[in-house]
Amino acid sequence: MITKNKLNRKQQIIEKATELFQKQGYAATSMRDLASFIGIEAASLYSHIKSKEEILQTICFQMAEDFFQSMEEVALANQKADQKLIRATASHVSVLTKDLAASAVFFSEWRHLSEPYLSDFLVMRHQYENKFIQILIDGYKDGVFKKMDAKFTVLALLSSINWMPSWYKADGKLNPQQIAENVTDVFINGLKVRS
Amino acid sequence: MITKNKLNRKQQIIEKATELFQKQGYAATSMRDLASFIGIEAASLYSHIKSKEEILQTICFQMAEDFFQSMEEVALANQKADQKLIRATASHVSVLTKDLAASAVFFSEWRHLSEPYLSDFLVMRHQYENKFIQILIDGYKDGVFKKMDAKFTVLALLSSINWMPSWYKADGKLNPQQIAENVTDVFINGLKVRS
DNA sequence: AAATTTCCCTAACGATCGTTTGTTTGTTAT
DNA sequence: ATAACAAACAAACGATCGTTAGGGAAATTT
Repeated sequence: MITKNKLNRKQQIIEKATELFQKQGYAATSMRDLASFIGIEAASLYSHIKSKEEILQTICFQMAEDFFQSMEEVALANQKADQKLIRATASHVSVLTKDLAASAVFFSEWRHLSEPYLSDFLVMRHQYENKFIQILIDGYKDGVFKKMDAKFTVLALLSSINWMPSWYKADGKLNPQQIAENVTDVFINGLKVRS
Repeated sequence: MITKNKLNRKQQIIEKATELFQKQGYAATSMRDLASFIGIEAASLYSHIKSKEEILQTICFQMAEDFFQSMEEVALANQKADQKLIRATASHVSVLTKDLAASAVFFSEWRHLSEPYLSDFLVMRHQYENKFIQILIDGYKDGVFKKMDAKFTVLALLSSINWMPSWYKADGKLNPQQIAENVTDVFINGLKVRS
């Protein structure tokens, strides 16, 4: 099928670009780099994509969509705050580890988006963070969590997880689910032995 | 004095470059960008610096030196592991907040270093992380900390702090010292109320 | 078999990249 | 005053950037 091949090629371009964007950064990756990595000429890329930035937009907004979708299921659940935080974090890690390269690009290269995509992106990220913040605030109101700066704590939590794509190896000791469990356990219960 | 003016100009170039590298990224910042930001021509930069990358090297290795120096004092102290972790984190945050822009460049742009600087950089970072890891291992041996994956936990801790330059505002509610206290408190004691 | 379409090519566009060359300007030291 | 020097400049180097134009081969549709 014609259409299918074209879609496959476009998909391949995006996947290979994701790999290079992660390794070298968006700005430091040229269209000729990308083309030769795929095995074609740079000009040929433009039979499938409109521009270099379109690739970045596709990567970033696909990831954003995945993150939002995973959060929706969690928000609906009727649980205590600590359980909600565990589930939200697990969902987050699950999306993140499904495509580590795309996640790395998502977290590090979004600033190269041009307007209005940049503003859209920042609004979405802010909304997403707010869902986590709300879980912590609810947890404090219900007496589950200590008093704290919820926004600050969420940024710390998400930061510690979002850095993962830069060091996580799929063949390591911990699988994604265990990573999520470890992180949330540290944040909820702390490192200290309870006496 | 001639020499002093030259040093000042060089220092100014590095500071302005730090600002632009943080805002736009190293690869996306041109020497003409930098020159016009300072108010001179691009060619004039080369009276003071050898190359674009020399600027990045200066930023990265100056920060690395600062981090190492701050850790040395902590490592010598004779304290329990949890106190050591608090002090190490506080030192880390202190160095980090002394120049947020340089820290941001240090954490995000080091991959654009060429060899052998890149390898040197990675070795130093690894050594620095190991000092934190050792604190956690000692803490477990002494019964202060729970059993855990020390490397993983350190990466989570440092990640949550190192992300700070990208969102911290000097006029916020929390000063650097309070940030360090909050982070270490979460990591050591957790968010949950102790019953 | 003919017509159409898809996909990649070569060639090239203007813009911009980091950097070098050679020179001028203004200051400092003799 | 004059020699020496640092710091800036204009101009340009070759390389590379993202992208476009136009054509050819192969596959698909008519």
